[in-house]
Amino acid sequence: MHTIQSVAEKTGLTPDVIRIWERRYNVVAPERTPSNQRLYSDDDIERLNLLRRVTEQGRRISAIANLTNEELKDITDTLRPQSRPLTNSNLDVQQSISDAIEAITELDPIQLERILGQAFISLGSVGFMMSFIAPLMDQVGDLWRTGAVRTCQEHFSSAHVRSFLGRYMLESNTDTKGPRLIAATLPGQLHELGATMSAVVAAQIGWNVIYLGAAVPLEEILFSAECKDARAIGISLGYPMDDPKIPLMLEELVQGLPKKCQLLVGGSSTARYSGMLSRLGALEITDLEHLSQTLDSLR
Amino acid sequence: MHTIQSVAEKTGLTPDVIRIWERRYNVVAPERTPSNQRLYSDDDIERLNLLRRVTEQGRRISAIANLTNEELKDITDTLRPQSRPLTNSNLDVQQSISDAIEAITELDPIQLERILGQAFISLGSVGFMMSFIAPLMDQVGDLWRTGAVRTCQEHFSSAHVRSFLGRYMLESNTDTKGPRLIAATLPGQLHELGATMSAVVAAQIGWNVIYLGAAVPLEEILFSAECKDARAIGISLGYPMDDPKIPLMLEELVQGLPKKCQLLVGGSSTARYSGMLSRLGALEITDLEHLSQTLDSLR
DNA sequence: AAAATATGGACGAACCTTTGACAAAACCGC
DNA sequence: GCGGTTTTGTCAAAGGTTCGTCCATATTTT
Repeated sequence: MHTIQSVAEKTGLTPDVIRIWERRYNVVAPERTPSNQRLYSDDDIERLNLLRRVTEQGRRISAIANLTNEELKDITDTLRPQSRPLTNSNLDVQQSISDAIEAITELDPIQLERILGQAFISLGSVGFMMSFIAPLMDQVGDLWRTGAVRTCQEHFSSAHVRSFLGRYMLESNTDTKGPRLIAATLPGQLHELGATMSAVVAAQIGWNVIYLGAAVPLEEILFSAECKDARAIGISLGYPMDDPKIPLMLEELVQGLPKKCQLLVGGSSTARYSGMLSRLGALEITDLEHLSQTLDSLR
Repeated sequence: MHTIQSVAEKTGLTPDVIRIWERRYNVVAPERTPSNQRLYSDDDIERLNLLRRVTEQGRRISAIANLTNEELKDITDTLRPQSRPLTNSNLDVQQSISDAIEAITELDPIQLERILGQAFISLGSVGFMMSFIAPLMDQVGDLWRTGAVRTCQEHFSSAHVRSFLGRYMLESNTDTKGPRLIAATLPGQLHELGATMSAVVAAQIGWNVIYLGAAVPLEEILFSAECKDARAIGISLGYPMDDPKIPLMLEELVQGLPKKCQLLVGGSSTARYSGMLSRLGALEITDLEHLSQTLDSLR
């Protein structure tokens, strides 16, 4: 049994709203303590959560207050797939990025989580990664190189953002029948955020993503592509940018490529291999939108 | 048998609170000396610790005082979907681990996700990590060393499990007021799964975890501990086990430790530094259950 | 003697409840 | 599009409850 306060925290509603919904629409009927304080059951919490979700989708509380939990679930399910520019809310992206950087320098995981969650909701997954995560991590990287951000702060932000994205990678990677993409970074490349973002985008548009993480040996990338009959391999190139082995590795990758498997290369240091990539028949990915289009044309 | 003062230290409650909880809610019934002073058993301490955790999660003591220890444990496991008719029953852990290994060799993310999710639900978060993830990753590591599992399969499993756990790390790390733990691995140590599991456990029992990820330079670990006023630093030691720098790094860590900050070291290769750790005043963590107890006694 | 402990009482901060009012947003008839 | 109406979240006031803390006093341990 939960008090109204803890129910508020678990549902994201305010105690005021919970009470007024009960008073006006009888959405729940919590028990009472001998002294008349409300005590909510787990079922009540689930119902309130459902009601919040449906109201957030634009329905009025008065119109849905007397629906059963089952009917509410149906509504959330049917409206879910319609991807959302829904609240083109007035979120100030640059401000949010600054806030995130502050949370990072403060090493404050709770604050950072709050900011990421908010940005994700108002920008949608692709917009979130393109116009929030990518610039955020670029700025953190720059600040780190100039010494304004310490190594531990940079590590902290990567770890947190990676976990944040990982959640959506797993949740959206559910299509067994979609074409396969292998996502990884090359040996020596430890920053896997670019690869993670690609994986999320690909999974969201129906690809079956096999995510291998950072620093995967070439023959391992090629082996997985071959035995899983991958349609594409996505490689993210970041720092260090000047590794002399990169051209050799790219060449080796292309030579070992299974039939019908396309090599995609993206990331901040892709530009300097531009010529070589097109010569090899690999595709240079400029951003996540471009990735999304390219994948669509490959499937 | 323990006096009220030592129980207070072991539970983080004040003697006043312990007495008033007994007076008002009969939460424990300690024995008495002939002269009427309270004598607490280990069971009493465990119960008081559980009660503290649950009250810190926002429930009122009056609402939970008459629950059994089992019920309290269920509540503490915030991430476990309530009700556990499945517990221990129809899940063959060893079989599930084998299934997971098969999904890993098949590089099948969807199947792997399904198996992990199922095990998580039936085992609860701590049981899941202790009796499922830990042995699973041990077995994968062994198979990799003997060549039965390829590098790409090992990478794939780490990446997937890391994302899976990362989700719960973020979701349960919500307590701003809890004591702080810095979780990381040392330079040269790239396997961060142990650190991630520690972070999840600590967050679940009300600590405020700052997760820095793998391969964090010593001065960065110390800096974060200092500026966030951490109560403890958790270091996970795994492969490579024979790195000669490890003793030096541990020593340097202890010397730079802020006041009131305890160094905790866990992981598969901890045993060989056992003597040195106790000499330095660091604590050796044998498993996640032990970690949970140690953190309780440190707060 | 000094430090801990026991008991019961008292207090204040935080929290909860009900009622009513109000402004912004959404809706509707035109 | 535009006024009038309804819906809806928020706030305030006034009074009750919960719970940790503190105090006074007596007893025990060190």
